[in-house]
Amino acid sequence: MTGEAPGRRRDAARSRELLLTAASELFGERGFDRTTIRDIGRRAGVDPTLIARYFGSKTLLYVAALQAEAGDVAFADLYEDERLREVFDRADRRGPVPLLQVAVQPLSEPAAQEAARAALHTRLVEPLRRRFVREGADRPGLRAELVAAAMAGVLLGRHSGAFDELADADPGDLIEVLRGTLLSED
Amino acid sequence: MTGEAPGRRRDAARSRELLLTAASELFGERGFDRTTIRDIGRRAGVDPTLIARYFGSKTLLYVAALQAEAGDVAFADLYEDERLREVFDRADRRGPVPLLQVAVQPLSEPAAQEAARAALHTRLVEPLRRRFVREGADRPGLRAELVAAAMAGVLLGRHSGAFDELADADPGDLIEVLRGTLLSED
DNA sequence: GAGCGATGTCTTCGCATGATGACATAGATG
DNA sequence: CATCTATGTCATCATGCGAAGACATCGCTC
Repeated sequence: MTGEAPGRRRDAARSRELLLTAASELFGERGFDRTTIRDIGRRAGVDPTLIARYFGSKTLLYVAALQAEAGDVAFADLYEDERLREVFDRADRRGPVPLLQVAVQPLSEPAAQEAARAALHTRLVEPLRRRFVREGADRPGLRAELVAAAMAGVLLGRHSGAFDELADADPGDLIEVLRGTLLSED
Repeated sequence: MTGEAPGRRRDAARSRELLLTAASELFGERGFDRTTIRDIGRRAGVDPTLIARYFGSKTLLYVAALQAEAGDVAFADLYEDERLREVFDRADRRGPVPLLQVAVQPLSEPAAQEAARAALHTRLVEPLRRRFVREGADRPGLRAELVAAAMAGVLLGRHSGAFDELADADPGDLIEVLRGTLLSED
């Protein structure tokens, strides 16, 4: 039996994991383009050239990070207060996830763009659409995309540095205001 | 009297204007980082080194573009249907404006970030806040920022390539759906 | 029309990036 | 203990970027 201590000096699986985590954080914070492989390596405490070995390229690492967070954040159905709360709590702890960035700006790499688009639909748009269909709402697909885009705006806005009150607001307050005001009445 | 024909071979004011317009378009489409001064020069049909001469740097050109669009898009008060319609029509014609990008992602340049933040508040957040104050709503500042962030998400989402139906939707339909559904009921 | 400043063009610099391959060494295998 | 592969380190490349400066030429002023 070989030693499997987590602190082993050489451990491919561990290095891979550290890179993936660091990449997910940085892609979320700064977006794809402004994150360099050297940044990722530094945060992970791992040599950045290992990205090429374990993932192939920066773009493929991005795709891997996208898939890794698949089971991570549960957007599911935002119309249940608890789910919504979960989303905000998670965003507070993790910062903006890479997934949301693509809702708001196209990526330079077509491969990354398509992977992100697919993930966004599976995890955000599609659940919402199903809900609207269940309710018999008009244009459920459009509604779902609209809500997803708006939520992306709010979640990303909390970390953009452009909104002071939004950034500091308590998630509970935020949900209350969300429910009440957002373009609902006229 | 000197000739002031618009097609003069040498005309600093005209070159400046062409650069500013091209920059505004590209910053809106791709964001600050992914727009190069060479791209701007190409689209403007003007040598990119003139950016340094007329604006000082790429960053200062960004700030100038931000201020140039100040009187341009009239976000004003989104709760009047006509205003909202204007916003969408404008976004259709011009693509995402630089102003909205900052609502959703911090810029790398602090100077640009601060200028964009100020413009966003003057033109979007502050008018909304005043409306909420007038209505006697709770936490008017937070509400204003929330609505601004959500609108930024929707407007940018139309051009992100991530949402098909949202991108193709008729502005009229969009407004109708916006009024009706967005997180209003539960 | 001569002179000169404003305007435009071209080249180059220094730097950061993503990627690649050569090399070093840990640590399992026998 | 000797071998060999998986793992990690390092140097380097080509590319694209923002910026700066040298040079050319237009067109106003006198």
